[in-house]
Amino acid sequence: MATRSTTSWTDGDDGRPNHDSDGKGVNQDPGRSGDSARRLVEAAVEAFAERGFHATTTRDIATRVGLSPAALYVHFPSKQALLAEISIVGHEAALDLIERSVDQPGTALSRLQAVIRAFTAWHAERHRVARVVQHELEALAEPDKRRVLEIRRRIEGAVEAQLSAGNASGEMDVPDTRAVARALLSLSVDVARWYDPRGSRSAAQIGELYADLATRMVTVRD
Amino acid sequence: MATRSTTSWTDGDDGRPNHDSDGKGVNQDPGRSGDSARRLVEAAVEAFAERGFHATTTRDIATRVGLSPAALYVHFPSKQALLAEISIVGHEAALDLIERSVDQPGTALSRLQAVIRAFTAWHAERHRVARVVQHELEALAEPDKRRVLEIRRRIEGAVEAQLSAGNASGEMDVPDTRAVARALLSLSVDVARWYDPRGSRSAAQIGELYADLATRMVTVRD
DNA sequence: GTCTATATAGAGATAGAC
DNA sequence: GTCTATCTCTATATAGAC
Repeated sequence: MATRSTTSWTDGDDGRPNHDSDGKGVNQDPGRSGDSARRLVEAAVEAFAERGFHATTTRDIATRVGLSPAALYVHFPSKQALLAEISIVGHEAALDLIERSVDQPGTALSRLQAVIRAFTAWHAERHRVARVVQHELEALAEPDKRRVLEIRRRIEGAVEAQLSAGNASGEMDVPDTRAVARALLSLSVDVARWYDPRGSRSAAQIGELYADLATRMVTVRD
Repeated sequence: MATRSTTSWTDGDDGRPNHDSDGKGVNQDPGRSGDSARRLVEAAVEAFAERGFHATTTRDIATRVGLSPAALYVHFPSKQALLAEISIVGHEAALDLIERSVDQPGTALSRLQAVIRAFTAWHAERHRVARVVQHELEALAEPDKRRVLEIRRRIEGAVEAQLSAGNASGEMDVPDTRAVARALLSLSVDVARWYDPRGSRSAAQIGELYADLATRMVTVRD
């Protein structure tokens, strides 16, 4: 089982280590800074996102960090544990994002917009982590899989609740809240599959566009 | 390289063989009917969809069909070739679907609705093939990958063309046709990831819902 | 075209020195 | 905590009989 004591790898842009994240002064050699456990997770995120969990070798992960294949097992008991660490922390980050958006003041519509904006931008900005989170569910082992599925249910529930609230207030016109909630999340989630940071639209812009599309999908017409 | 001479496996519901597809009379034992090549493809679709290309063993595929591991190599030169067969035929089927919808008479909006309806329903109805088509791109080898990417460009182009036409005719109000075309396809495609035939909504119903959501997304308001 | 048997390679993981 | 060396298992693919 992974430690999950350090969740700092969820910060930063997609696996690149933050400068000075340990508060010990300027890093002379950013490529070799930070503790090995964190850097192994970062390397695993990159590798799993690029090639998938099963196509990635422990050797590949260790080599990316500049360690021998055996060094990985000092920090993680197995390749599976590395995946579990990534998937669980990633899911928790996504849920946290949703819940913070939902807790904000405003109308059901403005909260839904905030959710879609943030959730979509996260799936673009952190597309490597998000790809692992969304595409390697099947590779998870119990009891991690169960834990992750529960988080996913809460995410869907939070979105559906906004649609129901919007229907009740008259702002929205959503006949099938369950199916539309799933569609909205599906739309955001799939950004992680195709997003390329070299593209012409930023993560924030895509979040903005998707919040607008969501608004059109759920609001009353004429 | 795979033969691609028989594309009959794209018919039927998700890998279950058609009765009497060879015109030789009633099959006494449907589970063991049909030629081995086709049944291997069907088994590979199931396995790749469930567990992914890399997590699937040739042994697993052959066993599902009731053959020895070695028998697979009589019909396909490699596991890669099996994937290529599935991916290419699947992509061609999806493109065909789009082009047939686009060629129909009507307005840009009605054609877009037809595209989304058909494309979405296909990703639900044939979710196993679609999952392989959409999630195993990275596992493809050249030159198959190049060929498939070209098909994907044509699909995106066809949808974007409808949005541009709709803007021109005044039916639609789509500021960023490129991004919205990608979003619409992304929405449809992702159905293959989560669709479960045991769910309460049929493939056709989801297609209908998504055509409606698409309409709301692109049409002029007020 | 199918089988049994096997070659070959590469994977995940461990042992034990430093 | 990291290394080198290696164990063990399993995967893809082939050989050759039937």
